[in-house]
Amino acid sequence: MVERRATSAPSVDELSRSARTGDPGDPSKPPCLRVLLPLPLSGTFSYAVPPELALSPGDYVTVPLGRREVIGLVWESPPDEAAVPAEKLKAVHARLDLPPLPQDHRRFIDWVAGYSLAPPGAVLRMTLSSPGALMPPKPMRRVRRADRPTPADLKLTPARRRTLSAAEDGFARSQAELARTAGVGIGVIKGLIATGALEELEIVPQLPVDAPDPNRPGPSLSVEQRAAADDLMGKVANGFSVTLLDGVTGSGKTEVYFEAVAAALAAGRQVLVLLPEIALSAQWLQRFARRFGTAPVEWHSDLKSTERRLAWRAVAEGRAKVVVGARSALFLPYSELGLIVVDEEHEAAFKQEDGVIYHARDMAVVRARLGDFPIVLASATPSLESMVNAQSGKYGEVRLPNRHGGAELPKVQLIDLRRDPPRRDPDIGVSWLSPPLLRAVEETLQSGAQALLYLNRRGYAPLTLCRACGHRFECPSCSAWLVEHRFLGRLICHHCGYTTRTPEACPACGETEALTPVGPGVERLAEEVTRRFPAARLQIMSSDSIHGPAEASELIRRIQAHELDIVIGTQLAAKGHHFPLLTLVGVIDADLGLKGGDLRAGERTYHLLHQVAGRAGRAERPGRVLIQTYDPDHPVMQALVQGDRDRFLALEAEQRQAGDWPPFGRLAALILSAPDPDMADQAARLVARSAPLLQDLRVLGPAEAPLAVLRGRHRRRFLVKARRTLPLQQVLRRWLAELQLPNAVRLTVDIDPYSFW
DNA sequence: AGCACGCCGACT
DNA sequence: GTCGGCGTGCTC
Repeated sequence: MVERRATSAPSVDELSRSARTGDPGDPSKPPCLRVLLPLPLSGTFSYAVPPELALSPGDYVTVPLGRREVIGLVWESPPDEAAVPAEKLKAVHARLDLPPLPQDHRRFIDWVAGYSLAPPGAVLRMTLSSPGALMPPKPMRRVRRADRPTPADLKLTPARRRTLSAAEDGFARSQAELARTAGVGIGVIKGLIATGALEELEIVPQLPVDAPDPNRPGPSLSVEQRAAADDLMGKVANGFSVTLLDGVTGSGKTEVYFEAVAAALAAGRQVLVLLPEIALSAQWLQRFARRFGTAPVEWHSDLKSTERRLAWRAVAEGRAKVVVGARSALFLPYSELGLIVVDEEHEAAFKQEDGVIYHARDMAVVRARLGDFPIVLASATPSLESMVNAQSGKYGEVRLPNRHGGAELPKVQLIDLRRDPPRRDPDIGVSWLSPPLLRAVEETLQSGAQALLYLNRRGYAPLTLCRACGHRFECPSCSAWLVEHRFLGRLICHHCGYTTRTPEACPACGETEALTPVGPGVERLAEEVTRRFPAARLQIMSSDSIHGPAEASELIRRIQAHELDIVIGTQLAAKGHHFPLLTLVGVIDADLGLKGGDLRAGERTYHLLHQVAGRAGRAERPGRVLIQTYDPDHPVMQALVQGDRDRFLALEAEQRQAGDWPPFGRLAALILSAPDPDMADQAARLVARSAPLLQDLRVLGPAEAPLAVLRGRHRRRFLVKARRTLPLQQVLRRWLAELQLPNAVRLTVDIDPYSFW
């Protein structure tokens, strides 16, 4: 998303200065103001204000645009406002009956736009994310027995008698429903309304939100938890602050930050809790309900449109006191936001990768600063960014170093695959489980406990190859292999979703017996486990086997009820759930995430493996974690064995600092894409040639990324590395504004990139 | 992002 | 001869 106009980002001061709109200087001209439209246009549009409308920044209005009508927001005028020719000027239609968007939120939109190099309208679109919610809600029409006595002259036919007795209870129903229960036609109902025996009323649908009760007695906290909670509560209603809540798995982080939530609620403010994957948070919701006596308002991508609309309005009207949501919940129009909690703050899922590209954790910190309220970042394995900020004193820090109830941390051991490779067995075929891991699974099953085998690879095999001619199945529109999903009988591209039936014969040479799977996926691992442990009850846990919160909680229930002995899972299985009988975690391929030159590969692998290790042995039973690796000396593996997170992060930080990588230096990715490779190369040369020559800036590339073709578009990538002191966005805007790229070429800017495709 | 205008292929 | 494909350009 790139602005082609060379505008410099407005500073916060400029924005707050120009709050008044209109054109008071010249009485001959109609007053006009600026409106920000939720479209990817580069700036605001001017509209005339009809005399009967009194409008201020933040008001929702409908305006004509071309031949359609759109909703926009009255915006502060930019200081360099260029006059729009009077003949182009159209008038605002109407003001919508909604609470105005607060000024801190407007500044937030401008700030995010300036930072991410997205048009402000594209950011506004994320706030107006529920189209239907903005227009006046359509009232539902209902009928019920009239309050006054039945008119004496009413002709009581049998149908009318049945209708009135069905309505005797006084409840309001739809006409159709009443007609059905009374067994009459809709005409009878209308007739009774006309006589006055039934009355009509209109009900405006609203999200039923109970206020969470901050004064309910919370769970009893340990001395350590109490101190942490008091610390956080002290920050509420005390202006802006960032606090890293660094608590080991099982230390009761959630209960601790709930106390800060309670304090914000008691102060009459709204609270936002951001979670990386709302779909799997049934346990979180239960804990919330236990503490506050009611459910929070949920916000995530698979809400139905009615649910969205009602939730949006409840947030805007300040009736929703606590919102729990995925990253997009950050842009909801809170009327009185007073606290944000980002749970699992290290999660990469907070990074939005398309449309407006942003990191929800980082933008949440900005939201808190502009709104002048506290934010809490919680994690058992904080990101390097947050650790560095805590150590430098920029963020406050609250630590919970002990597991609640004194449960033991599981013992982590490495299996060196060079010494103990899986053995090929004539009855089993190819194997992925080394002898020590096999023994451990066997012992675990014999003791009546459960095992989790972790492999972060969906499907049966990541590559299918023809032994006869060497043909490899590749996606027709991405440079990626097709992954076999044997259960579905299909080959699937995990990048664009392309899918095709798994063929019987090689499409290149026609050979029928030569197609060979290469490498393991969870399905193939399940096949081996079934052959080796035929009596064990086994289930795969991946996004292919679980299609929503309901299926997820059902699977969790089955594990907890010991209806399963072995779970084979992708990273979906790594997330925090308590499984009292799960005592063994086996990591099949610990080196998988370390390949590819990703800046955060080490950190991410550490987070994931630490998290999945935390599934083992949470109750009285001691847990055991076995990690299969070809590189046991790798710092990530050593950190896991020694349980020395801080030393690992310190080492990572040292390396990043030496290379001026984030968070010490700044990074942006420029991604060019074009329908054919020549055009992509040509555009890349143009971008490279116009790159600014600056002391504190290095441009790396263009590189043909591993995914050189994605969804049929050929991609080239630059990495732009800058010193922290360099105004990176400003430099990028100037650079890219001058480019004359062909229309078919798309240029995307990703500030602080996390994915390195 | 919509929506219209505009210029080249297979249909009644 | 028209319906319709989506490339291009504009919206205060």
